[in-house]
Amino acid sequence: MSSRPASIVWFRQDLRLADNPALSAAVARGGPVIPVFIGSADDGRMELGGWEPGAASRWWLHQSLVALAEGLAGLGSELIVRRGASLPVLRALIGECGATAVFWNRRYEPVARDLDRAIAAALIADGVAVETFNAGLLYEPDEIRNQAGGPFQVFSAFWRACCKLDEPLPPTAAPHRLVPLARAPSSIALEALELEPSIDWAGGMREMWEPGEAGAAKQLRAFLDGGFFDYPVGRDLPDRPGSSRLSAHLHFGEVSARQIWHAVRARANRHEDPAAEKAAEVYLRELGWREFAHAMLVHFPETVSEPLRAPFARFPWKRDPAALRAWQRGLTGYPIVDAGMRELWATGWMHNRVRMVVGSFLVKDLLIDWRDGAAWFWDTLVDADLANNTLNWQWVAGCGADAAPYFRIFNPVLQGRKFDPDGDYVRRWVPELAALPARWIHSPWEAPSQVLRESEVMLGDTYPSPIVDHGEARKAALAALAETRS
DNA sequence: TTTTGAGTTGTTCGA
DNA sequence: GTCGAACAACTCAAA
Repeated sequence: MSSRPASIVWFRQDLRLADNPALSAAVARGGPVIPVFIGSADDGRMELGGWEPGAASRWWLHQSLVALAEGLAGLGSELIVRRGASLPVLRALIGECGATAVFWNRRYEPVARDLDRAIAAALIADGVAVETFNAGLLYEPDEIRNQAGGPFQVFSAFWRACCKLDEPLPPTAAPHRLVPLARAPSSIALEALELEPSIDWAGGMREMWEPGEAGAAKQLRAFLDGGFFDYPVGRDLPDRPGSSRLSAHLHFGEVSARQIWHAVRARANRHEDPAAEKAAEVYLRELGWREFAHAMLVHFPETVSEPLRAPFARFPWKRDPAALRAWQRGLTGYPIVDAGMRELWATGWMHNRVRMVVGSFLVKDLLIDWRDGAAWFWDTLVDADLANNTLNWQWVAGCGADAAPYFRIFNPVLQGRKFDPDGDYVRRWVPELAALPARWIHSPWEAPSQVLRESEVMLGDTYPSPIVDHGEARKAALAALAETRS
């Protein structure tokens, strides 16, 4: 048995063994390694300021922790699961194990950052070594500054600055073995964290996803070996598997942005094909948006609840619980919107193109506050991520980081026709419209009554009539904007 | 300091 | 159906 002191690795959003700097640092010390996951307290106390994972994310987290525990078992170790406020749990564990160091990978949510800083200070005051690492991002938010030394608020300039830096470090391999403690500290069962729903509504998710490091690696391979060359076009077509579908794996750190970055570069470099280079560039730019969202969250922490553009604080949002509910349930009468909302409900995920369409519809057509949309996504998305959710909802609401000088209002019919031209996406998620010909599927209210009859569609009965007129709603949104600016 | 160039993802209108 | 122009005209970043 090793005489070197034990080290604790505190897992949070880095649920992987490979390319995990906190884990590597603990292994490098040579002593026993104690991997721990701490679930939130069962007395309702919210350490993360109300941004604890939502229902869909909790389902994913449970599966991912199961996978992590299996992976650790394969290295001769055991995942210690505890519950409660993080600092007292860590202190207790340190006492039980005689650990002299705690390692973790950094988080970027404002409340989590404050918490981590306070915990680090307290442990250091206890005489425990603490070291934290960047495991989640290609670049630390503080690394990227404009010429004036401030944070970027425009994506393109931000990403140009990133691309001038050295490329991200190559990922490291998983350790071969972890030294266990002679007597393992006690652990509660994963089930005791009560992450899984009490009513089993997760069937659609089980079918669609394989949470965990192995599932993430599989998904990355499938993406790169599949239609990767077609990514610039295919990513916009919701009926096709043209996007990477790595968002939830990335959020929980089952794969790192660095690993993806290098895998994509290697894939593109294998070919002389300019299409491969183009696809890599377009996709890595999306990773760039993730970086940008995290940097914005760090530099503008109040944007989780307040608009980045101050005048929008007086935007005349409407309170309309019935309309909000129709949107949530996929009963707005606009097929592309309803398809997206139902895909979200069934699978915990929605295609990015459709996220923009449903977001624009909630905010611009229904004039409902973007924070209501963000809250719904937070609870229903398996990839719910505070940085991305905040940035994207503010973008779609027009109150965030978007350099366009005009107020974008998506037309749900045109978006449907353009990106789901055959209507197959709508047919999959809105089966009551399945028999409608492509010509009418995105605007059933325009279909001749005979077509509706033959398709067994009864508007207002088997499928709702549009809950708002888009043309009218557009005018109202522009009027509300004018009011805000005056 | 002032000026200039440029900015994820769009829509509508009229020919 | 398809095309190009007009829409509206704001901020940020860098020169």
